[in-house]
Amino acid sequence: MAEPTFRAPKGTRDILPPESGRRRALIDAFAVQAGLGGFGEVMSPIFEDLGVFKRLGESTDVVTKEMFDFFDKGDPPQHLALRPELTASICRAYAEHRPVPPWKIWYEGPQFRYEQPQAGRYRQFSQVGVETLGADDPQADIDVIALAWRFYESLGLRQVSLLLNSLGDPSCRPAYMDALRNHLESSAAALTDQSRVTLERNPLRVLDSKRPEDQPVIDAAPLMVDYLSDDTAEHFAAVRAGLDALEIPYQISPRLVRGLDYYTRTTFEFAADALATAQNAVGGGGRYDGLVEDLGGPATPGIGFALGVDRILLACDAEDVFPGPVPTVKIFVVDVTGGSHALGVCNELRDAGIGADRSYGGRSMKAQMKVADRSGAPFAAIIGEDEVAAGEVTLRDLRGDTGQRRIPLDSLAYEVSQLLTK
RNA sequence: GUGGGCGUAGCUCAGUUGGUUAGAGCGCCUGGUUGUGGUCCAGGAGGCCGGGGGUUCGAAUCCCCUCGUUCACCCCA
Repeated sequence: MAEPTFRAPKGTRDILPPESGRRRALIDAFAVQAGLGGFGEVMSPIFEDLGVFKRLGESTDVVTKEMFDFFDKGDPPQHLALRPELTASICRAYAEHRPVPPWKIWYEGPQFRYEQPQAGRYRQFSQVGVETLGADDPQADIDVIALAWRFYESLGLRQVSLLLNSLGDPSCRPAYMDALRNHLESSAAALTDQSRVTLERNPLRVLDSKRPEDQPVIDAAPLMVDYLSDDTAEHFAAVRAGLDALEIPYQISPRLVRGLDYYTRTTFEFAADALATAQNAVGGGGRYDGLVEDLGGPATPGIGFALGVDRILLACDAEDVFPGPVPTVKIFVVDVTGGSHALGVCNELRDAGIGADRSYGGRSMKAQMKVADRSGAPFAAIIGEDEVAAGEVTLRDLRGDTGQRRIPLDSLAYEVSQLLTK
């Protein structure tokens, strides 16, 4: 293969039609669900002061080694970073604008992490998500989880599992962390080297190890759910009761920890069971009751999730659901008189709101018909010398078996719109 | 960052124990007696076999390096 001079940077890719149309449709579908739930869209900058993301946690790989950061041209230069996720930006925006709580917002857009690309993992990837800031009520947790669930269902996905856990809060997590650390340290000899390193930085993350050698120690580890304070346990129970009431199935996953350090209490993840790859988490989220305060805002509880657009589409492929949108071109104008008649006809059709396309370069009728077929348009309008002389056009059905007929040129837009509403 | 697989036409892949002008299918283009696609038939365009170095009389085929890609660990959506 002749090497092109340039190619998309590692871990990024061009998303071309028709895949691009499918992604747009997916985001539209999410916007519908978010809107139904009373969430408004926030569009925040793609880069922020590096400090915004540093608040996500010193033991989070996403901030410590996966950030695309750079200095601007200011004096002194500002240290900026492409956003590796959006929750921090949203909390920064909340602290900056102080909207009236509860602030219910949704977002979508690209995010950036400097990682080794892999199945379902890219350096530039897209997420859709929601955040509810300023509501401590477990009802808010349920609403948020139910929204994600509805969204997956609306796409046609059936093989998605909800994993649920509570990570406790500052009143009870320290005691658990001590117990966990004790357990892991006393069994350190049985852990892999990598897990021993992780243990130094963040014992919780050891529970996430996929290395088989670690499993016996992990299986024997104490569970956060056994250490929850009364308040936290009550909150967790309320969330579960709400999900039960909505008949949303879930599995309690007591070893579910998440990669960002800010999570407290309710924590959840959505796994696409149809995906055979290691990256089968199509969404995740939870509570982050301390994050707004960390970013200089008022103490504000928060709950939200982020869903990976790329992985959701992979899951849709695996389940063979959510095909792309139907073609927007409804009628293809075949002009064998040279092409100038197609110009006016297409414009008139478009004025009437009917998607119309034509070919260029004065190709043969056969060639133009091939392009018409390929366009996916259900109809073709054929214009030759005869039609021009008679002020008519031949309207041909490309998908059904009703053949073709000559109609007055004036009535083309009307006729097509009638046929399309059938 | 660590480890494995793979890199031949736009796409999916063949290429025999290294041997003359590198193949198929799909896609694309042009035709099939002059106005008709989706089926069929016939032609055609399109590859310095990822890049560099080496071994050899001779390398897509063997060796080394490099780049890319892919999968897994890690991390996470």
